[in-house]
Amino acid sequence: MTVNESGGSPAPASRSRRRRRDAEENSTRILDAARQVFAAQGVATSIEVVAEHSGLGLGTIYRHFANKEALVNELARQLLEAAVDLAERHVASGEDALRQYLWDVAELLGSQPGIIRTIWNFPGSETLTARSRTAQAGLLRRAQEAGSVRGDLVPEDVAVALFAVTGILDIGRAAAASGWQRHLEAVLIGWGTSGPGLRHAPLTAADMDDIISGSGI
Amino acid sequence: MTVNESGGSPAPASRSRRRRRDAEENSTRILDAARQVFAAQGVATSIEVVAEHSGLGLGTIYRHFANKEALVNELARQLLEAAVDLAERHVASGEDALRQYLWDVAELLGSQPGIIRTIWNFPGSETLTARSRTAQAGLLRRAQEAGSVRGDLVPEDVAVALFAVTGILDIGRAAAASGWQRHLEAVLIGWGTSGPGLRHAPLTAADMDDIISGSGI
DNA sequence: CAGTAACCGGAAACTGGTTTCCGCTTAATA
DNA sequence: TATTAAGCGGAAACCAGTTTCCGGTTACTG
Repeated sequence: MTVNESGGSPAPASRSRRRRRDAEENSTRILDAARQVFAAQGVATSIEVVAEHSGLGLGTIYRHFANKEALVNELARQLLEAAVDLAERHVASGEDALRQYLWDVAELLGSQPGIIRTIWNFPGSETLTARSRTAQAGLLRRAQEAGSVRGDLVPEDVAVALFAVTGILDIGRAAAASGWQRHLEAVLIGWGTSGPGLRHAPLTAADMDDIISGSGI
Repeated sequence: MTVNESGGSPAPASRSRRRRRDAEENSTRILDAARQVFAAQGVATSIEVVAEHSGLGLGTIYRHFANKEALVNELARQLLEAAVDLAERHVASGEDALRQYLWDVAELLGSQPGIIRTIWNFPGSETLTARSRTAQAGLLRRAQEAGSVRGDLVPEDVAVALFAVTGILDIGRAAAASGWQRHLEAVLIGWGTSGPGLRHAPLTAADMDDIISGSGI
């Protein structure tokens, strides 16, 4: 598990007492349990199951998260954040790391099936997705400079490739792993500089905005 | 709308009276309404909305379909069947139609977002998925013979590509169209005979069996 | 046209999960 | 150690669908 961070509850007003240590820990206990349960059985699983799995009471969950949606969103936030960190780290490396980035994110996303569906579109995701796009653009430019991918690719192409991976991951658990790898491999060859040009126009930034802020079905 | 067919209710026992014409028609009315509603708002939409949209009563829906799941399954069945027909028609043409097939299915699936998630895995899908795989294998072999794709591709690669398309379609509605086209274009180049070989092993038939019969999440 | 089985509608019962509530417990502070 | 705000558990209220039921209709058949 690579994802983790802060808690779910709002920080206590600076004055007054400090947050109890058990409460602090329970926050992460809940998130961990939720991550596992949702990864294994899907987000449709009831909160009660999460409670059992975490060894805490139902009421406790609701003390830490306003409602189920808030819990799921926090998980999505953390996952997306981890993905963005990854991207930025690869950009910072200065290397031509587009390929490695794709592999790493795919792996990361694969660790959390059941949540991936929601990460592109939860309230407050805008900041993170913006960072993600910037980083992806950086990785792409670098790869283009290095001559490993064609010049007419745009950052949106990278995002779309991730959507595609999501689709593969979302279907079969165990067997899916080798599936996305080989698929991405083909995509990367297709993105190479040697092949014929791509005839279909890429998504525009505006399309992308539309996608990541449309009221997801 | 390319999808359509029979009704949802079991045919009447040969003896006794014939099925009333209005009932017959209502069956398809319900399916059509469900298709539209689910495509527009997702399968999570309540049956009541479908009833309203079809202009029929709630009870009528349940007279035609045992429960919501049965209704959704029937939609999935019809969609998958349309996809299989497509594949078989392309095989029968005798041409090198792999690319055209991919375009056509993607378009078909795109007409029914909200249902696509379920088509690989509903009770009774085995027969259809088997046909689908046979047809895809045929299309692939033909393409390989024509020299338009490399020889080491397997039918599972085609299926995985469709999973990928599903992921793209599933995310943004309006903007998604151009997305999958350009993505598939890259994949096809990657599948071409000129590029470097694919290093990652493909899914096996066994993997695929596992995927399309695992208790979906 | 009369008879009747099939069909329709929608109110009411049911279901399973979410969310609230509050008496009891416990960690922090002095 | 006494005090107390914060936190906990889980029973019960609530809610949004789903599904059942049955009195009233309507299309077939003779």
